[in-house]
Amino acid sequence: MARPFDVTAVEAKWQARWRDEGTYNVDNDDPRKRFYALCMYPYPSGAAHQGHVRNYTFGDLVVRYKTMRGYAVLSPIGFDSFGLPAENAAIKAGSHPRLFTDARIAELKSSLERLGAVYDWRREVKSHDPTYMRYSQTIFLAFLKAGLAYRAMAPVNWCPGCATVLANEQVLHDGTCERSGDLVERKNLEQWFFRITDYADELLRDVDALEWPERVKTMQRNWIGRSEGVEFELPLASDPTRGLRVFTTRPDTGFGVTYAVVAPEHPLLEELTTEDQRDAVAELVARALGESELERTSSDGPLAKRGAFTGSYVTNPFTGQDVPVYVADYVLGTYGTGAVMAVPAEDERDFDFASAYGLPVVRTVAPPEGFDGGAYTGDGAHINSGFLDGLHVAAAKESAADFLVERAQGVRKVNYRLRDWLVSRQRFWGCPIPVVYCDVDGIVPVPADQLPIVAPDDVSMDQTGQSPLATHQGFLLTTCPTCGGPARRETDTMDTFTDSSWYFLRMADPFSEGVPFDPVEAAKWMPVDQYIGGIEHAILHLLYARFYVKALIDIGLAPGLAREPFARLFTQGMIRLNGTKMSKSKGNLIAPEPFYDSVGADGLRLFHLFVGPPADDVDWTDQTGDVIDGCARFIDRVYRLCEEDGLHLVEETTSADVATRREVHRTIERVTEAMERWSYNTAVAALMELLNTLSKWARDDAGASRAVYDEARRSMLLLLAPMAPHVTAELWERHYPGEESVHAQSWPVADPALVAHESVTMVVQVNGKVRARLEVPVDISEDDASALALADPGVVAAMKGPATRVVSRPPRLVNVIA
RNA sequence: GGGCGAGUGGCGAAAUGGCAGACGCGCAGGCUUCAGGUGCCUGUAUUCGAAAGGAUGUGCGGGUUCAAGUCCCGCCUCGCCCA
Repeated sequence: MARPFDVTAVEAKWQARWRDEGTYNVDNDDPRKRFYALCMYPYPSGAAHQGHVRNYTFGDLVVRYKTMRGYAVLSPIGFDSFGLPAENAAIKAGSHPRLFTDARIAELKSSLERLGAVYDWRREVKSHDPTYMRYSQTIFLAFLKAGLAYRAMAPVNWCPGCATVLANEQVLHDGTCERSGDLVERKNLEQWFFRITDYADELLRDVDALEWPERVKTMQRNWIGRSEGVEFELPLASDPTRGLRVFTTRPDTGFGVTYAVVAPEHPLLEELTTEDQRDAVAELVARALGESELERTSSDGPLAKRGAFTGSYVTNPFTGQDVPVYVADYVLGTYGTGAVMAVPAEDERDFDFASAYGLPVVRTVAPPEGFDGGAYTGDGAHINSGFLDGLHVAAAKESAADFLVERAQGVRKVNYRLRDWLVSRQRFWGCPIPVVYCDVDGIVPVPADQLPIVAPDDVSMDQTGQSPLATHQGFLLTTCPTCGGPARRETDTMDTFTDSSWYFLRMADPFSEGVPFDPVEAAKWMPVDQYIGGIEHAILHLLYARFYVKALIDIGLAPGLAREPFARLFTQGMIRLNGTKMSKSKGNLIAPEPFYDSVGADGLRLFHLFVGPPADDVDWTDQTGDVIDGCARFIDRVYRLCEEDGLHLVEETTSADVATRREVHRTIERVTEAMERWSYNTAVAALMELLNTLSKWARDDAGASRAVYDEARRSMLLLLAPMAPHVTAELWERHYPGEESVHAQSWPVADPALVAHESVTMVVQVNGKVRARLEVPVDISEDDASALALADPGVVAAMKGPATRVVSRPPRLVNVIA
């Protein structure tokens, strides 16, 4: 494409100026009203791809727009620079992950800078920076001191491919690792946990007030998974003084309990298993313990293979009857009490299990007429339920719960699906957990003056299935800070989600030393006013960050901070390539650099803004290149118009010029409104319409008023500035050299008098079909509109008789019913 | 299986219950040009019609309303999340 200006040179010029002048540096004491705009800091896997471009284009637009609206905008950036890909790449290349990571960060920085995205680079946070690590470890030790971090033996998800433990959240539906795709195994290991379940209730409650996409809020709620119910005892038939504790959310169905099920890990299982059932139970337990949690809770597969009778019985406290106890893999030892009552008539999985094992089904809720399914889980009147008969579910739950509290050692209880956060990783490229193990003093925190604990450089990154830290004598062997005796260092590192759980706090105050951040300084910006990122972080990152902030406040590290870190969240759509999800592993990422070189960053930015609603996915197809060219063409047309290329400008003003002024002010209004509601695609469209109008008007032989043209040019450049920052800065400087940069100008304000229409086209419908269009004054009355409509010959012709009704909605429409 | 979201021209899309398809891509034509490209301008849902004009049209089937892409009910397909 032949461009009317040297795009590459212009973009480089302005990028250098923004960088060298620190144009978007902002001080914590800036007197303007504050706005904290933040894009999720990227994982530096390499040069940027279109997903980054999209994310950071939206972020940069917000930063520039809010700045023009008069805010002091905090716009920091950083890199989530610990993690497996760097470690795996280093293993492959035989180098150190830091070398790989630093190189990737340099590439990504260059990509962001060439996009024209502006940041306060003094606030850059990198997870693997020793300064940041120091405070990550400070926070860990504060959690440890407060009892929020603890060590426990736990059945964990072990990925053989990654040679590490995974969080539940990192295991996919099919029981494979989200990273490597290997089948995840179950192992019992001693691990570090954060007590996020202490915050389950608050994390759930506070979701309500967030200005987040409703579906992200729903995902958070579902993940936390609160359920109210009763925990009570089923007395052992062999010894009624003892019992099997179970949790249920449906105490009302108690009369329908025809068996009970315990988890393979249940402590009473050994005792419950009778001699003749021992082999069958042992076989099931052995198999279940080797399966991942997701395999176990999956509803796939024949249920007949997934349970075994223990040989023992418990007594149903409602009916007094003895019912058999089974063991089944789908009951988890870690949820509730590890044992459940089974109600096949009102629970689908219980029904399937009962069918497979020939267990009786007793309905306790009357299904609606014609119901022919198995389990009925809906509402209805209770039957076969003694004192509960006739009650509907909600009332029956209350009565049944009261009964269990009085008669079966019952306790009303709230259970959560959310489990404590497993933070240990047996990997090298992460932040080391700062404790040592001493034979005398046990677990000893590393003293603050010895932080940060940084992994050594002289490690061999060969793939032994073990972290190199575990065999590095210089790292491993140390002395106990308490007794001075020999001690071993912890060799596990922290989950990288710990790094991303507080980086936004350090960015708000990267200047304080000795503390992760000064709460007074951080509070000047927090909470983040606009957080922008991908929907893929809807659960984990956001939940963990919310937990961190609440915990930091409670343990005294962040007094005065808002308890929620992200006031508003926007999740942008994904980029797909011909319908499939883009990912590095598929090798189908599209780099921005060729587009920077051809159409320029402004063209590519405009494409991402214009292609569709920001929240929607973008399918990158064969036609995409043409659309990007179209966006560059728009920029060129703007350029030519601003350069007065082929224009007929005159000094006098005519009515055509006034109409153009009105168009300019209406565009200001439309673009402003679109910016506020994240409708960037229509904001660009409005500017394209304005350009079309101006182009015809200013090139018409009749001549266009220079004064009106100048106002139009200024307005157009201001409105376009957050979208295409380079070309607008260049044109502004060329035509208004004495003035401050376009980006330092105030956002234009539409004159209401010019926005208002004097007359509009009124549509006249007959029986809902358009039969006439009339120009009418905007303030026409209902009666005048009706009269005008009924006087129109076209309308009369379309009416087959007298009007039976006239609906008058001036000034836009009259509908005549005839 | 449950929850949420989406389905509109050849394509990306737009539309406080009030003219469906703004804007762009593509395509067609005109002007400019030796020519190609660029640029500028015009047209472009389907269908009947030479035209004027008419009819139809927002996944499918019902409903509410003077009026439905938009609201309600049922269904189909796709996507995401949870099982």
